[in-house]
Amino acid sequence: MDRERERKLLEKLDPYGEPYGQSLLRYFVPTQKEDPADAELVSHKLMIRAGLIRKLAGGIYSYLPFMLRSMRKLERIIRSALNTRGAQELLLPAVQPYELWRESGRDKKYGPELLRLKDRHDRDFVIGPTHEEVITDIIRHEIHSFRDLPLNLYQIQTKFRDEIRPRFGVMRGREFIMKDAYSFDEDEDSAGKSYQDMYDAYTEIFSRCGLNFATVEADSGAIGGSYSHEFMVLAESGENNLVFCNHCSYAANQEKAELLSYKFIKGQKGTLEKVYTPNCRHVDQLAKFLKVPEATIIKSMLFIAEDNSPYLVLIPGHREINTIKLQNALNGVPMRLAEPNEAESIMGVPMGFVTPVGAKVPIIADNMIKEMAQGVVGTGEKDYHFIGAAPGRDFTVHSYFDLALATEGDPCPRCGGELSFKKGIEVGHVFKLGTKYSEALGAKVTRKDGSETPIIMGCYGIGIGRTIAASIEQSHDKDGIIWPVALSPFEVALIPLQVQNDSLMEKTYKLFNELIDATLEVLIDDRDERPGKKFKDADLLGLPYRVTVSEKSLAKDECELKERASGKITMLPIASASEYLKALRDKALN
RNA sequence: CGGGGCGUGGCGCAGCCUGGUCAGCGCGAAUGCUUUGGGAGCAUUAGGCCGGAGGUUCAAAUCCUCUCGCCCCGACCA
Repeated sequence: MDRERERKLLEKLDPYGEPYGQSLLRYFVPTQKEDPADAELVSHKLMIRAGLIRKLAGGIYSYLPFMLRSMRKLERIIRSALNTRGAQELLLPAVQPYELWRESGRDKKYGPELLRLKDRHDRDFVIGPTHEEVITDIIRHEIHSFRDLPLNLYQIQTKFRDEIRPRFGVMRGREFIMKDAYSFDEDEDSAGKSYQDMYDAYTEIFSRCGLNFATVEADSGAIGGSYSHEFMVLAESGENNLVFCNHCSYAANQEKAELLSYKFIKGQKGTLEKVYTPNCRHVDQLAKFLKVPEATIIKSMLFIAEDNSPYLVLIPGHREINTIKLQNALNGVPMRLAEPNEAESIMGVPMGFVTPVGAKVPIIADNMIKEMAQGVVGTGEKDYHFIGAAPGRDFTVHSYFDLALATEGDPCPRCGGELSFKKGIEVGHVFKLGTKYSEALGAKVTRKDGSETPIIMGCYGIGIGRTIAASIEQSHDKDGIIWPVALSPFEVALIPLQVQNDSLMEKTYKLFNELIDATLEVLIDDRDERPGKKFKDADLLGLPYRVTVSEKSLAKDECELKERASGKITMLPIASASEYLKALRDKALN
């Protein structure tokens, strides 16, 4: 195609300066027939194959034009949902002085995930993984009166987190683009409203994106704070386990899900008795050998806190420890499971025979242990276990907490109903931060009565690239991507089949112009390729509406519409095709 | 960081164990002719320091050592 014709196709721009139409002859979407070798997830494979992204280094990706169009659409949806709720966009520096992180105390907490660097004067900087410190620094300098609140500031920006193991392409990259918003309020009541505003905004955003998502209660993690919800796109390959109550509306991340009412394992107290248990290193072996339920076996696990102090953690044999709950129980101190050699040197016996009986390290136990009458515990001696052990009598538990990981069928903490599980991809997260950062950095306002109070903060994030990836993960088939209309880089794939037929091309370009005049976004495949290749590419790229113009259809003054999602085919009179498609598109966007 | 695997034209791979016509295959790219509603056929062509460094050997993609990068599983995490 000559440049002049190409320019002509690009003439009409949308209000954001993006062309309504593009020709595949020139458009930079490098598609691939074969799956990349280093991708595991379907969405990752498709994003490479459909020319959305290319990898530069581990967890670091380039966003190609097709991807960027989708990202821009998501960003516009986000901006409109936030702007109408009074949030204001700004842009903060990516490079931040390390000193700020020392001030907030997160220098240690964030650890090696923080990418540090030095400038030429040997001063320490980090590349921001998030921006609580920076935004709070601005606020402490500029906001002094309750009259300036509430305030909500947000940005859409590149972050860097030096993930231990980046994977799944853009889903868990090291460099990624995030929308992060921060709210500032005078009191709890107002902060609650700000939180609810953002919660509503997020619900609106992910609904408008056409995503099937769930909102769950979440742990607030390293960002800190008191209360939080996660927005999860439901997909089989999700990394998060989500629990849902079958009876009420309770929904939570598995790591957060509380267990309140247990089926306690009660019974008559027995007597402590040492028995020989050869070759029983694991709970299942031991249960089988002793002919007792796994639930009566008490797992003794040695955990090491950040300051290297050991804790012995007890949990029923049929349960898994929830390390998040454990950390929260110990005031958020990071805990890790001891290595086998550590366990042996601290407790004097190999893992598996560690005993709480007479233990010198503090013991923390799951609530389920509390009323256990005849438990099985280690003896501190290889190949021997105690049976008939009872907490309180045979060993001392310092404190009881809810420490077990919720499992399928557990009782709902709200209504007692049954919990079931689904997998999800976290695309958004809202936190009530409280005064954690405002106190650490000294951001406060004077109230009406003249008193000073730390500002109450909230923070709210959406992963831009991850949301796109999650959308693809949720919506695709064996042939390629199936874009929801709202996020699709273009809306219509216009395919003339016989490009050497001048009159057919003329009519196709005429239709092209009618479509873009009707504000439809069109990718025209006017390459001189065989139909099969064009159809395959169209399926891979996954635009919602495929319009084919051929000699056959043109004989009846028609074109063929195929909807990507349903596969539904409709013959449209070519004269009214744009009108029909516009109505279809507009309906899909509402 | 621990365990496993992989680096060979743009992409996907074979060759390595048993050193020596092993530098090859498919896709892709280019040119020509034919073809044209579901990834066409034929012919021709271009393109590779076999991840890097060192070593063993008459001889290394192949064996040894070190190193860099990537992927998977785990701990960790938005």
